[in-house]
Amino acid sequence: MKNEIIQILHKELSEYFTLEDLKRVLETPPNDEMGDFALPCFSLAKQLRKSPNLIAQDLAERFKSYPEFASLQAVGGYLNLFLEPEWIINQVLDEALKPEYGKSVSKTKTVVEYCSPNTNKPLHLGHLRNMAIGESTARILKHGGHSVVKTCIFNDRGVHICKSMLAYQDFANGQKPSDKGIKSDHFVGDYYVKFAQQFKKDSSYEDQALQMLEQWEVGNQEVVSLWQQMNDWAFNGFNETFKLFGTSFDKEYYESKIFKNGKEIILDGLERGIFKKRADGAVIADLEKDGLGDKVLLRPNGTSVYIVQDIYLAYLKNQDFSYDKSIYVVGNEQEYHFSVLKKILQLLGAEYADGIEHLSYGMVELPEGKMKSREGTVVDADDLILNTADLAKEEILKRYENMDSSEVDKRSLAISLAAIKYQLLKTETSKNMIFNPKEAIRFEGDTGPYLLYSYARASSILRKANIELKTNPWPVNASEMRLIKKISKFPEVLNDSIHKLIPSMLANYAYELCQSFNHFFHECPVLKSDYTEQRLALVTSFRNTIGIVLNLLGIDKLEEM
RNA sequence: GUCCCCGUAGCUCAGUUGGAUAGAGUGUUUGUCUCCGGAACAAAAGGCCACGUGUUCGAAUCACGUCGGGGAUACCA
Repeated sequence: MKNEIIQILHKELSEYFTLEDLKRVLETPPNDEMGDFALPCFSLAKQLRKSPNLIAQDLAERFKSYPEFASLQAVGGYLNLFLEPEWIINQVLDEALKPEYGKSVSKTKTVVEYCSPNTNKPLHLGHLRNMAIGESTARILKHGGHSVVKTCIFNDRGVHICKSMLAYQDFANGQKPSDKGIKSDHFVGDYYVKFAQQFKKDSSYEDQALQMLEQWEVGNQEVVSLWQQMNDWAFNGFNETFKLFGTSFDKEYYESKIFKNGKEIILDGLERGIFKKRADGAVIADLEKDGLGDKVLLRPNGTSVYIVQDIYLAYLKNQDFSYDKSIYVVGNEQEYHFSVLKKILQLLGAEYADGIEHLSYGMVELPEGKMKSREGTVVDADDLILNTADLAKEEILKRYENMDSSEVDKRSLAISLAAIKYQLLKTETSKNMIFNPKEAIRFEGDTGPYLLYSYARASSILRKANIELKTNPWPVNASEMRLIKKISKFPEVLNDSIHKLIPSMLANYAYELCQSFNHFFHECPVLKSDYTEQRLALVTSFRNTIGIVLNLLGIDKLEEM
């Protein structure tokens, strides 16, 4: 709807504003008494040597004959536009009934990498925020017309894995996850904890892990098969969690398969004079003028450091998908790493380097501080989801004592995931957040379950109605108008969310949309009304819109809850 | 030491390229149910937008400084 208004304004105001200008300056006033849109006229004051309010008055004159506007007012230097309600209804309702509402077209090919766990311990709360953001970002971009490939790099080798392996070898007596009846990635993680305990008693234990890594690297049969075994367990466990959470990858990469690659890219860069050889033989990238300092790429002994693998992976992903954009969903503590990565690829002249973007999200902390695995304060992903589902179950049983247990399970899991995902998505993506488990399992107010509830309420009305919809305008009241306008904002919000790569914007919109709906629901009878057909159309538009938004957030809907 | 991010109501957070009277949820107090789902709606109370100085028609938003919190600064991955 905003676009249409901009087009109309531009017809008369092209001497002052380009379409781009209007897009930037046209705003939504803080409250309804000030109109539907407002054009600030301050910037024209100097140019026209008139007071902003006089300018606004003059501009208002030009639109008097336009049927789209009910009235125009000049207030405090703003030109306030009051749209004709009928026109608004016509603009919004039909559009919002379409399954593809808000969709746009784009030729962009985008790779989204996220999650990327180590295989030595199970997924935790931090991974959940990562996955919520990654999955949601992928879906949002898809709705924006991108063709999206979701990828994950598994850090399946290194000392950390050897630590779990070592402790397993020394303490497990050949036990398997099935023997102990625990989820296989948790089983692996338990030996990582065991390692830490042993390390406390015996500081040489770390050296033993390093020796094991050396054995792995030379292909010691016994070590490699132990590694294989433990990784299988880890991956099986991860896959269960991915399924439970509702995410999946189109392409998986494994560090163990690529960690030796990339050296030739560096040597080639050295030959081309892009990198330098230091006196001790190390190859370095001089990023001093970019404020990033010297970055070592190859050690004096010729072995490569971690970032070389990432350089190679960027190259490999481009080989595989020839992407326009490559988004890395990784915590903000790695901002330096990704600045360096992008810069080095640019220096190398890689045409795909400019498309690299670090979607940096904030750390998740607990009310008592950072999660620390050593202190056992890590919130496990599976536990959180299942415990929250148990609480949801209680809530359901309060309302429906005799519900079939498989239905209870289905609903309680959906509610749990909605609660967790929304909680993790609604905080501004780049900001650190405090996750209070007690608050995440709250089902009232600004929460995921509130969104589900609103959707289910709308569905409930529609189930009861056997009347055709009509989208022709009717005399709407304030709460209907508020809902219609809120629905109309979806394309703008989505667009913003795509361009700024901030999924939290959409999460916040979802809540506001549901607030407007619940207000409407309370104020306006639908089935017993003179405007039943029209109100049904409005409810359907809402349901369709929030349905799309929930899907973009990666939240599964419930028709009843 | 240097660099980056953050600081908004008791608590958790919106407020994005500077706009009108700074908004939600929660908690506290109170109201709404003969009516489509009360996991709802409405109201009261709660603010030196960390502090200071600037920039300008206009600052929570931009600049500089101070204080407080977090992170990065590995030839670890």
